[in-house]
Order: sequence, then C-alpha cells, then structure tokens
Amino acid sequence: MHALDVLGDPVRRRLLELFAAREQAAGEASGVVEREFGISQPAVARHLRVLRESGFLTRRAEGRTRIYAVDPAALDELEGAVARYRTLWNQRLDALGTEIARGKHAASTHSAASTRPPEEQP
Amino acid sequence: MHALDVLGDPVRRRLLELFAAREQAAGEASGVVEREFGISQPAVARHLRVLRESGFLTRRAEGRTRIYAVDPAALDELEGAVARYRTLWNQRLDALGTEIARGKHAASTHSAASTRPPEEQP
DNA sequence: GCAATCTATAACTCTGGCGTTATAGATGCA
DNA sequence: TGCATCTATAACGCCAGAGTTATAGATTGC
Repeated sequence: MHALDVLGDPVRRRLLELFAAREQAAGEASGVVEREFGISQPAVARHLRVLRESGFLTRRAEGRTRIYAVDPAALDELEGAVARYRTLWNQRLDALGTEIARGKHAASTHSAASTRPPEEQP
Repeated sequence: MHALDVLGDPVRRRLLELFAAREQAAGEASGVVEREFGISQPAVARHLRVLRESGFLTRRAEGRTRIYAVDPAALDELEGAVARYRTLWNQRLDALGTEIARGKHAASTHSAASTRPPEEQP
C-alpha cells in the first residue's frame, strides 16, 4: 500500500500523531480516537493493523497490552514519496525564474510517459 | 479536502507528476492517464476538478483548450502537512538519543488530546 | 480455576468515491 | 452556417473500505 494512500484517512493521521508524541499501548491511543471520531475499538484496531502492515508503526507485546510506536523507516518512505513531488515542483518553479539563472538546460528529464506510471520506483 | 486525502489516489498523483513536468492542456495529460490507467476522459476530468478545487492545480483558458499547471501554493500546504509528521517523528528520534543531550525537558508539548483532533490547524 | 481486561478477528452492512455512458457548451475552421 | 474538437457535467452503477456487533485468544489477578 502506498504511503500516501495510508495517510489518506484522518483516523490514521491522528493515530500517527498520537504515537509520534510517544509510544503507548494500543488501548490508550485507541481510546482517544474512539472518543474523538466516535468509532468503535475494532474499527481503530483495523487502522492500527494497516499502519503496522504499511510500516508506519511497530508493535511489541508487554504483558497483556501491545505497545505501538512509529517506525523511523516509514519516515524515509514518506519523505521519499513527497520529495519526488517537491523536486518536480521546484523544477517547475526554477523554470519560472529562468531569466536569471540560465546556465541550466533541463535536458532529458522527461522523455514522454510511455506506458506505465513510474509510481513505485523510488 | 485535506491535501493528503487528495494524494491518496494514484491517478491524481500521476496527474500531478505530469503537470509538474510542464504545464499543458487538459487533454494532453488526460490522454496519457487514460491509456496508463485504462479509464475514460470524464473520469480524468473529475480528478482534475478535485486537484483544482484543492489548490494543487491552476487552470486557464486558451482557445478551446484548458491549460493546467501546478500551483506553488499547494506545495506549501503539502509540505506543511508532512512537516507536522516529520517534526513529531524527529522529536521521537531525538528522544532516543537523549542520553547524550539531556539539557532539554520536553515540558508541555502534549497535554492530552482533549476532545477534538488538531488536524486542521497548521 | 474463574472472572476481568486488553486486543484482534470474523461476519456482515452500508456508504462514498470512482467508474461508465450520454450529452451539453464553447471554440475553431471549412 | 454547419461540423469537428475539447472539456465539463449529469445521471447512474458498483465496489473497496470503513463501520458495526459479537466473540476469540491471551494475560493478569483473585
């Protein structure tokens, strides 16, 4: 699942914020989200699963609770995904200011989009 | 619509890439996406509308075509949205290395999540 | 052992979003 | 004027995914 697909849900975004603040038991963050969004525990549990399977969270057992924490590795992927857009954007913005710095010639940055989107090749 | 909701769709991500490379007529990028994803022109038109209404793209008329281009303003919002996570993440990562720099005391960074998520307050 | 707690899963429903076809509006051109 | 082109909208169908209730599995404490 693409990192940006995962973040395309307010409940998951909120969960990430909570666990980024500090690692904690599932039920703790879950309680907050259940109240804030008015949804049930199983609903939150499934979001936790998605976040875990997509690499955003790690989980470890501790007694009968499960401690979740953000996974630094996910930061890389998210940043990477966004960096692509930022790079493209900046190229575009640079082009607008080309009158000043004309030393560059963009060259073969884009050779037409053939048949499949680049999407999954970081 | 939240910037990250907008990006939670591969067709829209692809469109952004195409327009970031260079501004162009709707039909031009649309043709590419129609072929790559096997969807119709009206389907792409709706994605373009979403991207425009959420501030990612601007549009101007030129003859009977519509020229779309990425809007620099959207970059700010997207970066802002991601920066929140990066900040929180980094705090977390810093905390892991606290043994070295212990001068800081996190203090009132998080005073429990009362009733509503911060989500929309950049 | 038994009850309580914590989390996850199963089975199911329902809705929002994405798709489609048909068509309207606007512009260009013979 | 009449027809082709370009883009957007209308009206509708379908399905992935997010929600629900019920319940299982694991651990703790009495």
